[in-house]
Amino acid sequence: MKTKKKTTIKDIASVLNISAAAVSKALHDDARISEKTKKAVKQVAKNLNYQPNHLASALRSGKSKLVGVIVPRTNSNFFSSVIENIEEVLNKKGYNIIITQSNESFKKECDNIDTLLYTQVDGIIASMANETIDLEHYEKVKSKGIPLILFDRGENDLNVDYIGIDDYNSSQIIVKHLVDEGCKRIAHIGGFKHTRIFNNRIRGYVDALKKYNLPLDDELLLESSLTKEEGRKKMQQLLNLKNRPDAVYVAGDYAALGALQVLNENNINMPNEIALVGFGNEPFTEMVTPSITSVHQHSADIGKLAAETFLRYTKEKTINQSLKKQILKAELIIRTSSNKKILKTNV
Amino acid sequence: MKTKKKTTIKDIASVLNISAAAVSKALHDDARISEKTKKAVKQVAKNLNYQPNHLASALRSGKSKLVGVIVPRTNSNFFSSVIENIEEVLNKKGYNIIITQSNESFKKECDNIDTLLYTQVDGIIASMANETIDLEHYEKVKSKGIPLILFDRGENDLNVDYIGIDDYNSSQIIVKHLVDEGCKRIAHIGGFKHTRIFNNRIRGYVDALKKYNLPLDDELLLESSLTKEEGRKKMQQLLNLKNRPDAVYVAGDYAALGALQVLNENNINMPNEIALVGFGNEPFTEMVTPSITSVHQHSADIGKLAAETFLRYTKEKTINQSLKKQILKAELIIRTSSNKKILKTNV
DNA sequence: TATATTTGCTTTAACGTTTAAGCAAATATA
DNA sequence: TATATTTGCTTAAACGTTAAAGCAAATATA
Repeated sequence: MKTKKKTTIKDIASVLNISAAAVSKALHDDARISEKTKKAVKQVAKNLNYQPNHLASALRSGKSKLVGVIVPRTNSNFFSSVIENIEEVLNKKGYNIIITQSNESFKKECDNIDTLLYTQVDGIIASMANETIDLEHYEKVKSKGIPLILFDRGENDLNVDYIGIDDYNSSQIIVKHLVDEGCKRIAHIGGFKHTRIFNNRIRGYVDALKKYNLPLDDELLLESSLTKEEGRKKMQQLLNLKNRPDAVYVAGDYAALGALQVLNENNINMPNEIALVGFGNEPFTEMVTPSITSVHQHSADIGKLAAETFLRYTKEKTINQSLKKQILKAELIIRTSSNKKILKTNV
Repeated sequence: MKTKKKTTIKDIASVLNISAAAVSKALHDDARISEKTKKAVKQVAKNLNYQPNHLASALRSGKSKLVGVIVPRTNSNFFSSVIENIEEVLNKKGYNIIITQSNESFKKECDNIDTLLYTQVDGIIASMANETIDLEHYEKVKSKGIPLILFDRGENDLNVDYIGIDDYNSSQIIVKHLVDEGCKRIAHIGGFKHTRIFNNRIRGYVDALKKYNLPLDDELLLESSLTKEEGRKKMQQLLNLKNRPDAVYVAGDYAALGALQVLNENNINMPNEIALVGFGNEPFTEMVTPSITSVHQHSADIGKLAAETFLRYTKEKTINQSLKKQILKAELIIRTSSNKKILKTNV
């Protein structure tokens, strides 16, 4: 025998000969229901294996208790860690998350937003695709009064909350580290300038070079999509220069991995001949040979802050967002690829 | 001005002076609505920026168009790839997925199922946590008539669909490969026997040893949770033996990575002194030194098959599941850690 | 021309819950 | 003792959609 029919609030009500409304209130510990009734209701609910229908309550209350999460991809450690922490914080408050991937595609990102809106999510936490320049789909979210929280890849123009690390400063720290290691010609394989975070990293790099009176050579500053393949290409390009760099700062770990492969294939000693620094602190950075110096982005904290920021909006009557940035300080994890172990003055 | 009020089917109806039901049918291309009305409805829907309310339709139709996915963790390449492909197949059919992680915890897995049932998912696609032995929570899913599809970590007793690779055969292929490489004392760092897939890998290993007349030494067969740390410990344990193995087959890549680290730290030559084989073909297996031979589990195919299997049930009136296994052949990717490049007869 | 069928809608009810409003009984206040 | 307040419920409506049933007008069939 299959139990097809699911038990509803009405079934409980008819067992106890009270109204469905009373049952609903009892289950929600309403003050106007006697303790006796509450106990009875809960007991019957248990006996009948009652499972509240989320759809019905969501429809009625206008709150779906679902939060949409949009990431460029899940199989990066950074994003999966952010997601894990968003989930942890939100689950505790009775929210579930719907994860969608844009695969760095603008079109997919628009579709994702449509599906999330259609699913009636109570909020959206997103990190933008590389391709995204037009922001109309995000404006649509805002105009519906749904809280929108951006992390990592954000955009000031949207005037919503943003959680991320200080990219500009990270570049400064990296350049300082390379200068400390004695590097004089530091190249940068960056992301696309139109993405704010990559632009910030580029600006930080340029300004730091100026600060240390290092040459700002155009052929040492490259833009790319930061895939492993692009990392290989750009590294090869740098090796083809008459005047090679003695350090390469890559704005993403996967591209840094590609660069590392090319350097290894060309038997170029890291860090002595060329020092290498990545970005993101993906787990593989410490598995490869040599291990890659990289920037830890505090993914766990970013996830938690994003979730908590959303939760704050759930307590408000009307959503009125404005640009509120929560910037975390990134951490440079120094590994073999840039650690010359030369005698340094401990400043 | 904020557009607080969302447009509903009724708004469209009143604009066109027709009934809400007619609008609903027009939007669903019902045969009994004239082309003229359909066009008009769709036009007005567009003008008013109408977004269907998923909750309402789900409540009414009894179909949420949501599918729950439970994985032990998302930051493994295998699982994130499976998820990606489930999503791709299901999105095309108008389904969204809710991803939850059990973190290998039985308790969390039970909670996940409760939340998914509460969210009224139309189906659940799951891979079981390491800890899970009791299957009552899965039985609950079945008894509600919700299609349940298991992949990778499944359980025959549940009598539902299962998609996975042939673990027994994979072990056989691995042992054959190691024998071909000239190994005579092959150890196995396996998962826990109570998990069916790991038990199958162990059985495959044992039977293959018999087949090749190799000694079946108890101290060469270890059970573990297959984390990186456990891999380190078990490898150390094997190195402490008076009679060391000349090959180690590890049932998971992370544990294999731990083993590799210990071998490198002890300056043991791979593959000549000890050959190493992992399982899962995680991306890092080809990044580390030496690169690790591993088993590719066809994650993309598993994801697609799981999704398609679910979709088949959506076409049926009553859900009547039974044990239906879809077993894929795994593929051994031979890398440096086990490739001695000795002269071999090409059989 | 009379009847049957098809077309294109409308009306009504329902999905399971929550919420506002209401009301009698019990209790407190004056 | 009369009135006000509180307690513990009930009733009714609503959330936005869909599905069943129904019905008049248009078209087809005999």
